[in-house]
Amino acid sequence: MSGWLSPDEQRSWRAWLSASTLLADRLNRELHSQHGLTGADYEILVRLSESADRRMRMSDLAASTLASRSRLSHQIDRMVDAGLVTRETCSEDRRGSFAALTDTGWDALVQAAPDHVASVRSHLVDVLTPEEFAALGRACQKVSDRLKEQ
Amino acid sequence: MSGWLSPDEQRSWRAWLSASTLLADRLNRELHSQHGLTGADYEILVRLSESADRRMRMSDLAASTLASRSRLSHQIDRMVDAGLVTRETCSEDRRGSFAALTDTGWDALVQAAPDHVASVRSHLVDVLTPEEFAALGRACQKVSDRLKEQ
DNA sequence: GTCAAGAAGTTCTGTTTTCAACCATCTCAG
DNA sequence: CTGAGATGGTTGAAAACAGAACTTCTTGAC
Repeated sequence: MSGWLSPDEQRSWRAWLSASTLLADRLNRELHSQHGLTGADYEILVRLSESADRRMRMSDLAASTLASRSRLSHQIDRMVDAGLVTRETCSEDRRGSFAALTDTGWDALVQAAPDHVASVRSHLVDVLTPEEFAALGRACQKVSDRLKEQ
Repeated sequence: MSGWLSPDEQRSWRAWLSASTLLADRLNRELHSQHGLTGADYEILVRLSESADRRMRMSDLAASTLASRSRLSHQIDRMVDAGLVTRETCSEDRRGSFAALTDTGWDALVQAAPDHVASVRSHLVDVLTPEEFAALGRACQKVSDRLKEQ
């Protein structure tokens, strides 16, 4: 609880900062150069592909991808233009709308996923021992849970 | 080396994604609401404050903050407008220039640092045991080193 | 019923980021 | 020397983002 960070803590903190930005950057770059998709595109395709009927309400999608409503709305605009998703109106709640995966979007995901997973492996998973990676996962889970609940 | 992620790996990977975006987001938000600084502003102030003469060459600063040259240049424009830094010409290499901390910039950092460190503690360091945090740091260091060398 | 309060999405405005083009300077082979 | 190529940095236009304002619809109290 002391006011400053110790040298060790400082190192750990900076390593975290560096790893998180470099990794995100590298993965997005590879995804984009190999498949023309941004990280945000990809994440949305994944969520939709895992949903019933391959579609989700905008606000659920925003919550699950940690994006603001505004950002998601623009994002979906672009993906509609690219043919990856469509908007569907919601009959139960006429304010609402769905984003739904198109066949093109599904195909794009199927194309990209193996390469993306390989990237994640080569830059993260395989750099660590299984124990290290599991411990990293548990620590991140704690941090993430804490941030969500507050 | 198998092509897919196991359920456990998947969980760890998503925990990482979630923790890294939520944490960055939260820290930037607190920094901005408490002190009117963006995360990028803050990081630059820190680097400059730690440098000899409280100034750095643009390209060194870009490398150390993991930003593109272009982004840094725009960023420094804004910080010059805000009075936090100034540009200084470089006499050894007349193509080059320095970004140098102003007194205002120094003061802004001194004001912000304790709160920022407290945020880092409360959302990351104190959420984990010292061992967990140290392990996290070591793992991140490995990942980051690997990404830098390739 | 009706109206206030709130929720779902979109849109608007201003800011930040990216990418490519650009200028100036330096380096060094010939 | 000289000029080709590399390096340091800036610029401008287009894309992406955040936050607030706005529209439409739903809900619940009365």
